[in-house]
Amino acid sequence: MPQKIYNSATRKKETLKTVQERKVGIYVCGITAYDACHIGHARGAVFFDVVVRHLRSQGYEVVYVKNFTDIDDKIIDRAKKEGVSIGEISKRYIAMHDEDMAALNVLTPTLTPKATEHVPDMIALISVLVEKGYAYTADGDVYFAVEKFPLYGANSGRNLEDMIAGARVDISDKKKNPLDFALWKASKEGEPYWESPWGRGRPGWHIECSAMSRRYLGETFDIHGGGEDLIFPHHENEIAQSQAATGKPPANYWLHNGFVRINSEKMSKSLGNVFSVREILKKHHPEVVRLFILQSHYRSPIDFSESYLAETRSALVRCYTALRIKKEMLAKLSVAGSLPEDKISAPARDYIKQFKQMEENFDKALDDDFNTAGALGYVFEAVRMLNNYFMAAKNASPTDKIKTLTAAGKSFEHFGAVLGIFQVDPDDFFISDNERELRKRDLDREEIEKLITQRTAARKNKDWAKADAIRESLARMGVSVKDTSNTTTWIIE
RNA sequence: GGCGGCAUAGCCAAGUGGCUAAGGCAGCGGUCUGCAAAACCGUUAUUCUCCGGUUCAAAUCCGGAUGCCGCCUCCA
Repeated sequence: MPQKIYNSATRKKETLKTVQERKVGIYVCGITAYDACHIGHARGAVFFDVVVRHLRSQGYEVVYVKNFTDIDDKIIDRAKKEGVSIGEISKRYIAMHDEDMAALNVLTPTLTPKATEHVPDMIALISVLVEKGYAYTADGDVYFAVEKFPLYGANSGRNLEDMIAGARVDISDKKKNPLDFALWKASKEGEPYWESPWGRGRPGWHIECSAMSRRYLGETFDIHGGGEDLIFPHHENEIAQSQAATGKPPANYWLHNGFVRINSEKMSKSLGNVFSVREILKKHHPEVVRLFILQSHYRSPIDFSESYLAETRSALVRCYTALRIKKEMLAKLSVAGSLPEDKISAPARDYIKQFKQMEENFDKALDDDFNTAGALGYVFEAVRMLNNYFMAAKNASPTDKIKTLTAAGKSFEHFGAVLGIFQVDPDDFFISDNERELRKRDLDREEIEKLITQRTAARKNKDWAKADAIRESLARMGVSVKDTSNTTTWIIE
């Protein structure tokens, strides 16, 4: 099935036709390195990570470029405040970003260029725009003249007159049109600068993406992504610059992810409701965060809250519970030794077929504009099938079991590889989940395990009253116990 | 003021013209269990904010109303 993509520029779902056969060039606007990454950054990063993983799993060779903006007003401000160099600020937050992304199991993009390392490319691009008459200089600044580019606004569904009439644009006497934007800014005293044909200065924000995407992916590449707030003006400006310079649109498909909200409100510094990735990861398993993000369609806004993450944790626990049982069952079978050569039964064959079907459905959902929520529906159906098989397979032959469980395992490996979940051993998942939940509730592991031991002893003596009393006190601590034939496991609710 | 998006069960959330409206969380009944938990089976929206319209057929298309949200300023 061909890959469909909702193109923000046309506001339609389109079939992906790549510039080069079976290859995809994708550029995503990365962070400005002046503060820690928040859950909104995580959403974008996780989503595009899945886009890339899925395209690769479908046989595309993907070059994924995600930049760092390491020169910008906000970085300069922060550096001034702390009395350190801008390089120190950007280095710190880029390192932090890399750690957060690694923690979230986000694959490192193919290339992660930094703005400051591409200033000559930007100057060259600006020079072309000046030569062609699309840009003009004013006191050492260079501005892009939006009126010279007739398509301006087309990609974000706006027109110049309406926007000017809106009058929410700031009036600068240097600009000929209030919507003109800076390609190059003359540097003020004490600010970092680069030499340029227009004097000492530094690049504007938009030009860096035009320069870097062109350098690494060419004049026209396949997919350009970012948060939905970048549609205007950032991406509009990028298109104007690139297309004015080369005569070609920079990208064929524009992909934008929706926002993370807090209590149905936009998360923003001014509202003081920003949640950093590191704060969240102290309380939640990274895969819970990924699952939470991927449970909704990427273009819908998602509401972030602790209780939603708790619900997501329950869902992930359900998956890992099944995976753990599968692992145990399979381990026992391996110990049992040789695999008899008798044929697998019809019911087993049917299960295997159904797991395969879930994989196909899963891929199809992602082919349809990266519908991760739809895809997850099939993952959970597969979980139910697996659990169902555990019940049905009580009397199945070892061959049946091995073949079926291995087939199921392959399906889950596929789901996990594409979504970036199910990446840890089930036992390790529960260990780390327990640790995290214990810490959150300030509970003591030894205390719990002592009670479990006491209860096990009571149960051995068939002292049900005592066993139940202990279970009651554990329940009051939020600990739920589960007795199996010879062991007792526990989990924090 | 301009532009755009969304409204599906108690909560979260897919589905965008036609089989029984995915899935998760929560709940309920049954099986299992010493009792539980987990798991399985069953169940929880005759209906998709409301009102009109198009169509043999609409949650899905069109018009209108109401509500919520976003962009237009740095922002993922």
